[in-house]
Amino acid sequence: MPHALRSRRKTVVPRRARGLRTRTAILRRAVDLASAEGLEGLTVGRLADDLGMSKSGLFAHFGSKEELQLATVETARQIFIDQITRPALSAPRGMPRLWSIIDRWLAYIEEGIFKGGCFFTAASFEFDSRRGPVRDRIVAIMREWIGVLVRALEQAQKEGHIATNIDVTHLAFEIQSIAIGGHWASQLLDDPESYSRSRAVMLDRLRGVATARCPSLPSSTISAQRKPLKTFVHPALSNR
Amino acid sequence: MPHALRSRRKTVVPRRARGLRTRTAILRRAVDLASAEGLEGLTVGRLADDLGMSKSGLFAHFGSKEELQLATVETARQIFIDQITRPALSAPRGMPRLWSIIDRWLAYIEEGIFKGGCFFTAASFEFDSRRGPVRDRIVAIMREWIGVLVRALEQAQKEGHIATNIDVTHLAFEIQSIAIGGHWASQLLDDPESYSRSRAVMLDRLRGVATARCPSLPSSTISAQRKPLKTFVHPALSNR
DNA sequence: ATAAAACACGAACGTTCGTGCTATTTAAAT
DNA sequence: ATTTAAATAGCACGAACGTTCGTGTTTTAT
Repeated sequence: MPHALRSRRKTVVPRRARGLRTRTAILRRAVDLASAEGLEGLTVGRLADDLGMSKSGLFAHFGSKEELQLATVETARQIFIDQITRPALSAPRGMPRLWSIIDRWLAYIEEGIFKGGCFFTAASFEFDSRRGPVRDRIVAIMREWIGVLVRALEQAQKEGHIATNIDVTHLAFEIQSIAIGGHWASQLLDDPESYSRSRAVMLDRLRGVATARCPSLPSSTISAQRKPLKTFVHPALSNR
Repeated sequence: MPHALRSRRKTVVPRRARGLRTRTAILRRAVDLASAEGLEGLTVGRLADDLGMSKSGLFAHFGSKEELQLATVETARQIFIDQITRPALSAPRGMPRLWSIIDRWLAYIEEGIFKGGCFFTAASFEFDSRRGPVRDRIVAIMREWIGVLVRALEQAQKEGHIATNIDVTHLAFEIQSIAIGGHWASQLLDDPESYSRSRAVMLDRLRGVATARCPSLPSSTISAQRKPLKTFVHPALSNR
């Protein structure tokens, strides 16, 4: 019965105050590190060094690397909710609330709360072809997020801010895509215009579907001036 | 002088026919594996086992893991060019050629040429916060790709297929974003509608900017029927 | 004050990774 | 058929990984 004996210790929940404090500190740092180096690149030793504690001491808080990853994902979700989803609820229903969600999302990455851009975008692509509880949790959270977008759009449609012939599923998909695209251009291409471009493109798109009754959207300020993306074209690909 | 002595062997170019054949076989398999498990998850031992040869025998073809990764990236680029960029050049300039590029791109992932979706999308996010030659090469290839899109768009504008007030940089960014979004929904959410949705959204977007002189775009067939994205909403996030 | 529980540490384990060295096989050249 | 270089295999290494264990230290409860 070697298989049955595989000991996957479950999370050790700390009872006392001190343990909980260090656990919180660990996870805060873990989210930051994981957003930059990935949930797998986040090693126990590296994290321990970073916090000036021993590998084993840190490890004891979680019992396994997988539990550490799961706890890190949960922490990132909580930060996301606190910074974006919940505050956006104070905006009036419909387009204002939708824009509040999008705007906060962009701002939260733009200001670099996490070093490596959006935690969940990075995690999505890191785990998109794996199996196990960590991937499952990420998938669930992403469905949750898409759900938030879709329902904000449906409300906006119900309030008469968005034309009725618009497919909100497609629009939610577009918004999410442009957000991910912003991450891509910023993190990979080091494009400083990236997020303002995302913002401008989304605004443009939303204006295109907005009705006359829709409260005014902010003006796309910086994005008015056109700046080309830096590109390079190999001679062999020249499609002139 | 321990640093200076670090021996980064350069690629060993095989002279004989057999060596070249196995090298080609290795790289073909490497691209496939890397698209699913990442360029880092692609280990020398795993790859060797997969091909029924020894670690050292395989390793000797490249001299270092980094060189193996670089060669793998180069192979993927060649496949991309052969399957998408070059054949699309046979389509007439302007919107037809642009759509040919996009359509081939979608088809090439849809049919699953690589197990893990688009090789470069995966590689982009895997290396977006690293340094070194591999990242640099990926960045260069992605700029190359964006360049292809931008210039196809410019041509379409010049041919009078796209309205002159459209910012082609923004539009190229949108197209790339939606493509990445398709990868995301397909690979992470296991959404079978993913790519047909991407196709429909892009078509919609292109119709929106097309002039009267623009040759007709294909009709978005399957996508006409609206299918909602599977989502899940946590009660605490209910923004009713 | 003392016992118990929680917390942290250091050393070590088994494994896997990339890499290097040396021997053997294979195929082309003579 | 013999020689010769390329191609592959075998084996071992050092480092890094997650993980375990025994022990010391701090905090809490009695």
